[in-house]
Formats: sequence, C-alpha cells, structure tokens
Amino acid sequence: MGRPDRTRRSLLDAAVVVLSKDSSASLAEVAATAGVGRTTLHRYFPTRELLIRALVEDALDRVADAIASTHPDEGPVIDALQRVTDTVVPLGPSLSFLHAEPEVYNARDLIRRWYEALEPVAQAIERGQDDGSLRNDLPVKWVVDAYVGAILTAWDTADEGRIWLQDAPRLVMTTIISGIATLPTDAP
Amino acid sequence: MGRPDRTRRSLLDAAVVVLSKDSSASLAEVAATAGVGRTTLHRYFPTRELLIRALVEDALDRVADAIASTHPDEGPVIDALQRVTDTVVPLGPSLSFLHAEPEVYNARDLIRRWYEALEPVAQAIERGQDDGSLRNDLPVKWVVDAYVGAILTAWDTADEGRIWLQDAPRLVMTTIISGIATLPTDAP
DNA sequence: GTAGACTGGAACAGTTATGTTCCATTTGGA
DNA sequence: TCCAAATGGAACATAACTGTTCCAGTCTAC
Repeated sequence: MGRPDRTRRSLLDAAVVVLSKDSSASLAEVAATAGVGRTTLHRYFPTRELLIRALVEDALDRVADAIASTHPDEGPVIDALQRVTDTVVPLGPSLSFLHAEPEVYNARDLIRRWYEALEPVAQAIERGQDDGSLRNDLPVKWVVDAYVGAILTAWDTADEGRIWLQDAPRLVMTTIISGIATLPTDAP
Repeated sequence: MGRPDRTRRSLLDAAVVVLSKDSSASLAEVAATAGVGRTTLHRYFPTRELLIRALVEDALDRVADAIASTHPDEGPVIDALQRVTDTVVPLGPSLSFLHAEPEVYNARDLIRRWYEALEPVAQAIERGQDDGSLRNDLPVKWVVDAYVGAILTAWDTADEGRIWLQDAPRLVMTTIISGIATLPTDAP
C-alpha cells in the first residue's frame, strides 16, 4: 500500500469519525483529524459530495463483504442470522452515520446499493418464513428494517456507554429473534 | 390562541417538516414553509440554536404527555406497552428528527430530558421483569433503547413507504414482544 | 543522489447562511 | 373606526465554508 493509498485511507477513516459525530463538520476538521492538509484532502476528493460518496461506498463495501462472508444462504436461518449479527455488529458504531447523512438520503443510487447490500439478509429472512422458522405474519421488508434497526440501536447504545459492544450481538439476537417477553409457555 | 401563538406554532411545525428532511436546511426555508417572513422567525427565535431547542422541547413535551396519558404504571405490563405504542407511534415520523439533530446530541440537558420522558416506560419494563411477564436476562436500558429504536424504525420505514403507518403499532409490538421467530412450541 | 510524485501552507474569490436594523404595511381588537 | 401589535421586505454587516491556485518543501523509488 503506497503513500497515496494510505493518505486516502486516513481521510476516509477520519471522515467517518468526524462526520458521524457531527454531519455538518467542516472539511478542515476532517483534514486535521486525518493529519493531512486541507489541500491534500481536496486533491483526493475534489468536493465535499465526492468525499461523502466515497465514504458511503467504502462503508457499503465493508458491510456487503461482511454479510457475504457469512454465507447467509446456508444452514438454518436463525444460525445464519446469528453469523451475520456476530460479523456485522463489530464493524462498529463507525458505520451508523450511514443512517444520518442527508446526502445518503437524497442519492437514489446509494439507497439502492444499501438495499442491495442487505438483499442476502432479506433472502435469508424470506427463506426462514418459508421453512417455518420465522413467523410469516410480518412483511419481509419490515423484518429486514427491524433487524437492521436493532443493530443500529446497538451501535448507538454502545456508543453512549449504556451497553458494551461485546454484549451487543447477544442482545440484538435475543431481542429480535425471541422478543422481550417471557415465553407464553413459561406461564403456569 | 392569539396570532402570536399561531405564528409560533406554524414556525415549529414548519421547522419539524423541513429539518427532518434536511437537518442543515436554512432558516429562510423554514420561514418560507411556515408562510412567514424570515424577520418574523428571528423575532420568535433569535438564533438557530434557540429554534432547535424550542423544537426539541416541544417534541419532548408531546412525547411525555402521550406516554403519561396511557398510565403505563397500571395493569399488565404488556397491555401498558401496547397502549404506549398505540399512542406514541401516531405522533408520527415528524419526531424522528429527535434522533438526528447534532444540537440534540451535544446538549446534556436535552439528553437528560429525553430519558426523563422515557422514564415511565423504563419503570414499566422493570415492573415487567419483576413480575415475570418480561424476560429478565436483558438489561433494562437495552430494552428501553430497543423498544424506542423499533418505534423510530417504524417511523422511518413508514416514511419511505415500505409499510403503512397504520400497521406500525402491530408490527412494533409483535416484533419487540414476541420476536420474529416462530414459537419453539410451534415445532412438531 | 536525483527526479518526479506527493504534500502543506497561504492567500484568494465566490457563495451562502446568519443575525440585525429600519421602515412601510397589515391585522385585529377595543 | 382607530390604535397598537404584529408582520414582511429590503438592505446590510459578519462569519464560515468551499474550492482554487501557486509555490516551496518533503518523501521515495529508482
């Protein structure tokens, strides 16, 4: 990895840190955090929009790779979701800005790519509803969003120090799979 | 309600609409949406920060009132959560900006008030864990965040047209209470 | 060690939002 | 009707960020 690649990576990492804290932070702040001159930032990412696009695409790639690496189309669906959760959650709060950036919200193609990245998860959930391991009275779209939402919540909550990130996968899985109530059969 | 009160309300409502779509929108846009001159906006809210504070406080009041009106400390906990859900969800996507505004995130007292508003919910959940209706292997803080997160997800998802807001209370309750898996007892 | 790539600082213009002031106009209640 | 409150528009100063240019300095691969 040559110097340009390292500089580029520093900038992307710094941008994640800075922009997830304040999505309207200045590029000067990003450059400073990356330990790089503002001029250099503009050499790599001529405009703010291009920086954010690159940022989101980078994050999307990481999520898509993480999901694919767990082969969510194989084995029992609940096990598959467990693998996805264990792999994606540690990617960390650093990705939660995906949720907030207005630039993301208004770029059709980025939204499309976001749902493309989640498509394997959607398919696993559909498979689970078909084979009877997941309840089928909830729309697949809702289940996907609720599942992703739980992961985002875990990131936020861990970020605020209300839980430990290492506990997050269990909390997410228990909550989303079994819910917060005791089983009806537990009643006398 | 005199003219000043109506103007103030128009401004707050417009601010919710505009800022929840783009949290960096200009005050001119807010004023225009409220059908009010920019000068008038500044008369009511001298600075942008004060507008946002007023906005958040207004939203907090609405949520707190909605929660209180359901008396979450009475009756079976799951019924109480159902009442809270049915009452809070219709308050609508208009409140989801609570989640995004950086000004909110960086104001200690607003965060504190946010959790104060949720305190009755936290107490209900604690009560449920004590009386055995909710599983007690999850931290109360996590359960509160997961529950609120599910409502926020429902708002976002409804906003994007992936579900209908009128279905949201059932989806939220089913998902958070029972989870997305079929009951173990459903297996042959 | 040297050439070419890479970097950083400074200075600049252009744009945009904010907050203020002043004044003319409209509104609504007494 | 009349008066005081409320409003809106225009103009202004200020501040901040963006994106560009130019140049001098530094690193690195050869």
